[in-house]
Amino acid sequence: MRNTKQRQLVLDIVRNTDTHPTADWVYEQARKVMPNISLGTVYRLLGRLQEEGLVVQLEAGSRKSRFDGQPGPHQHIVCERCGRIADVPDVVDQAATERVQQVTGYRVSAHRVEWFGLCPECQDT
Amino acid sequence: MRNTKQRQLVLDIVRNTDTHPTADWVYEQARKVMPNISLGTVYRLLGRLQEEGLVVQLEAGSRKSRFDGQPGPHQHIVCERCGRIADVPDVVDQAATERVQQVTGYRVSAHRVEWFGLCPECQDT
DNA sequence: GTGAAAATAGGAACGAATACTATTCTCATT
DNA sequence: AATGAGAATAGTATTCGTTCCTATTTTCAC
Repeated sequence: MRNTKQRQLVLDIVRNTDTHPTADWVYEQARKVMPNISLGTVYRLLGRLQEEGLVVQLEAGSRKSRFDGQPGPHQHIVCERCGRIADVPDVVDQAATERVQQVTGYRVSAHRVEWFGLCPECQDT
Repeated sequence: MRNTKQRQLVLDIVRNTDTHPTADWVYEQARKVMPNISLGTVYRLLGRLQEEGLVVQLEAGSRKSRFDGQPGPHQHIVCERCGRIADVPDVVDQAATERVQQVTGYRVSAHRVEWFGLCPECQDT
């Protein structure tokens, strides 16, 4: 990977904020310094930086929503190879919730846990 | 809310599967029974059913990815009013991970916890 | 400096989801 | 059972985040 001005700039922007920015926010910031950087470049760089572990992409899953007709307090695990989703019991208890409220100052109303791994069938292949 | 044929059908489909389907999968299934049901109707009904608590929508968050330039093992909490994201320590430990592997048969490689609530500022207003 | 490979800018394309609107359907009331 | 008001739908257009494409520019090993 080559060390371009654009790459430096994007990495700089994303490292010097704690606002967990969106791609287009990064793009806006970048344009203040380099007015004709392209949005595609920002996306490509963010993806590349993520592969290198310098950046973490949140909500990176597929963009399609999925629906569960059996509501109730359970969580999910997604197979990283075939995409199969299974139900998982909730491992987050009241004590954990209170700890999070203490640390963040947020008033917690819900949580969601997603697990990732290989489903039994994909482990065999 | 009126009890339309389309509503019955969509609820039926989503309740009689455990595959956590996408909206367009539900749409395909629905068309087998009612060939000119519209995709917009499926989306609207799924949204409505979710509001009523009959269906849970996974990955419902905003469609925009967000990026974190300080990678490392931490999780996030999102303010439900203003969207502000803050970091949260990980409450999932090794024992929980092993429990999930036992129950599901998946080999777990990662997990993500998202918390939702009100940030300190939004609690005051 | 030179050249080949990699990266970029700009714009087109894609796809999931939503918005719009004329028409149809539901259901409380009679 | 008939009526009518308003809620829901079908079909289509549109939005918007993201990815793809390609001619041009830039980087860097030599």
